[in-house]
Amino acid sequence: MSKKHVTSAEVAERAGVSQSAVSRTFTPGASASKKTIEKVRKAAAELGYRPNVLARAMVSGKSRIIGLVVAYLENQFYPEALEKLSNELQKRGYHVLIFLAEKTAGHIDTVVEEILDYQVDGIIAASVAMSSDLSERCRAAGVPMVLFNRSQDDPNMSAVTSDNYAGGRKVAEFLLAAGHQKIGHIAGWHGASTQRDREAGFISALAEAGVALHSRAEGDFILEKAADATRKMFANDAPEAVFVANDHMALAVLDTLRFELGLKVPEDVSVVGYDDVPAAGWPAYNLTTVRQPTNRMVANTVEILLDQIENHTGETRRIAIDGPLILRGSARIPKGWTT
Amino acid sequence: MSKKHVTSAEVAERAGVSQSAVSRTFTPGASASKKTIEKVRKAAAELGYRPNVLARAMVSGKSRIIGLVVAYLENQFYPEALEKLSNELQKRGYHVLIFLAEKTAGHIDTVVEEILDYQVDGIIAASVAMSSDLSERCRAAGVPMVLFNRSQDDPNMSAVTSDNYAGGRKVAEFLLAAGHQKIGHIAGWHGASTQRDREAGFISALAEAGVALHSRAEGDFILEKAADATRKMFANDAPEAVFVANDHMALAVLDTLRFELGLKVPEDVSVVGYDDVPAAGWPAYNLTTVRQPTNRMVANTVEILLDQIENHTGETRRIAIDGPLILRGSARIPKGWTT
DNA sequence: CTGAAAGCGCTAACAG
DNA sequence: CTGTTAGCGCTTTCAG
Repeated sequence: MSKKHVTSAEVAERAGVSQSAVSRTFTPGASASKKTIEKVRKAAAELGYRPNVLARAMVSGKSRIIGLVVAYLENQFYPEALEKLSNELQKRGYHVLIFLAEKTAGHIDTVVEEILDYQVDGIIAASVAMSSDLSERCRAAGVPMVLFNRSQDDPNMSAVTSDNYAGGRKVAEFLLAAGHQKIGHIAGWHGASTQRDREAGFISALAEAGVALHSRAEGDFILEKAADATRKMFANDAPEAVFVANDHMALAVLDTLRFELGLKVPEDVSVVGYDDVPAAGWPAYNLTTVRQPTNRMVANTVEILLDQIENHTGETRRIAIDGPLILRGSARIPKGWTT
Repeated sequence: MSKKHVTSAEVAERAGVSQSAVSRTFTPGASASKKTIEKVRKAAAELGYRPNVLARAMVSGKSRIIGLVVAYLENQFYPEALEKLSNELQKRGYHVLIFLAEKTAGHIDTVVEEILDYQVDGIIAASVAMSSDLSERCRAAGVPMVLFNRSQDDPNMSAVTSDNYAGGRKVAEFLLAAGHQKIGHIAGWHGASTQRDREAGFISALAEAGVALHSRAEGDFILEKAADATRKMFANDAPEAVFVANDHMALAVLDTLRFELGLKVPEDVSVVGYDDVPAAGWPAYNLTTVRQPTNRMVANTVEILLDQIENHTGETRRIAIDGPLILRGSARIPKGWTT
């Protein structure tokens, strides 16, 4: 049977110093003489000692664990975000405890409680709606939280998104400039702020040009539903162009249009998505879309969260970062169009 | 400023019992009278008390945290696996601390050390090669580890994979039955056991039919490299059929074949992949592939790991689960072919 | 069944 | 700079 763990006390004994000396050599801001540090390091190496993070967390009150809540890993946008978030956090000395939120509403409450049980230093909630009860709960526990790719009216909840409203407008302007008049929208889940903002921006720009939405159907951010929505929308009086609320659904829309309805894109219909997930750039889809500036969103999210954790300045911030329209082949390009 | 945490002592005081009584009501196997439990529960609810998992971990020695190492989140196979793994673990009362392994060899060592620092109860390494040093390190720390979708010769390392050798054979038999003779293989990273096993099975079945591999190129499990490999392979004396080591690369192969080389699939060339990721079933790709039985792989992985954690029976197991060939449109189907 | 007491491994004052 | 002394919040003997 192997010994489960080398303790700082054992290292201390071997190095001929006090246990606190050991602690100090492994604590960033502590002061110890070169000599001591060296002796300790040597003994530690020989014994294979590493500080127990959990014990450290208990006494210091900081676990250096960030709870991350995610929902739709099927949507390529999220694995990518998760990876970047985790890397950025890791770089700053934090680690990610991951929690998958069931689509079930109310389940999220349980999840947050569980997260809190782990004494996380902070929470990042990606694509999840937080009741103000929950945010209150976290505040009471002294655990800062920031929303990623979702925003809320709650004034003391930090949130980072792309500028979805502006993005929606860009799509409308682009479609209009291409001469489309009969324009449809396949919406995602209405409960998501991203959906609401994208659509609002889209509609408003359309309205400014005196154009009303030709047709609308809901895809709920789910592949099959998006396919259904497409069938319904194109059953009669089909639109000339469609803005799909995210790329994930847009891929299904494209497939349905081409392989089921036998339509040509963009000859028969222009399609524009949102997110710029990897697959959007693959030749088979070649989807024109609005890019979410993931890197900057991640950087900001981490920045805000760590600032809140480390400086305890409760200042909440809500950021919406502008993302560019990426021109590809799924939508007719207006003559002389430039970004 | 809000109070950071309600302690069991506070609950005890309010409930008029000892602190140990509180601990007992929240400890599964403990004994306490109905009366006590009720009083404690009530007080706990009023105060919003929840046991501190970290403190519990410290004294009990079990953190109920599983360290999960993943590498290629871009490959749809992994987000899916991650989700299932996490859900299964959550169901059993464990949570996942995620670590993204850089492709960098040697970096994995650092990662494992970090994982160990968190006193995890076990480790699941997905798509990562473990040096026997590392596995030794974990054993010394008393932390069981099981490999997911990767296998190793190390006899005391548990591993769960699909039956890659058999899968490779199936592809060969299928292609041969369709009458193909000039058959190529686009390989993944040679360091992966999955790659080696799939190719070995493939080659062996080919050999039994007296057929030698017509051409071979390496894609390293990376999209761009797979595209390059395709270009090279089809530059002259193109094969009639290609077995691509995983779906992730196969998607790029398909795109390159169709949109760059102008070939028709499966008329000009049959393509078969491996994994059956979601995108393989999307109409744009419609890829014939060998399905990895993810659910069963996950179930077995969790089963083995928890068995090792909870029963401390060091019995290591290596499992290879058979997966079916999924017939779709990217490869010519032999006349009268049945599974 | 229940309270008192002893730590888990570590950091953070506190005197020297 | 360094050792000593308290705990962090909880589980777990050990006597009752």
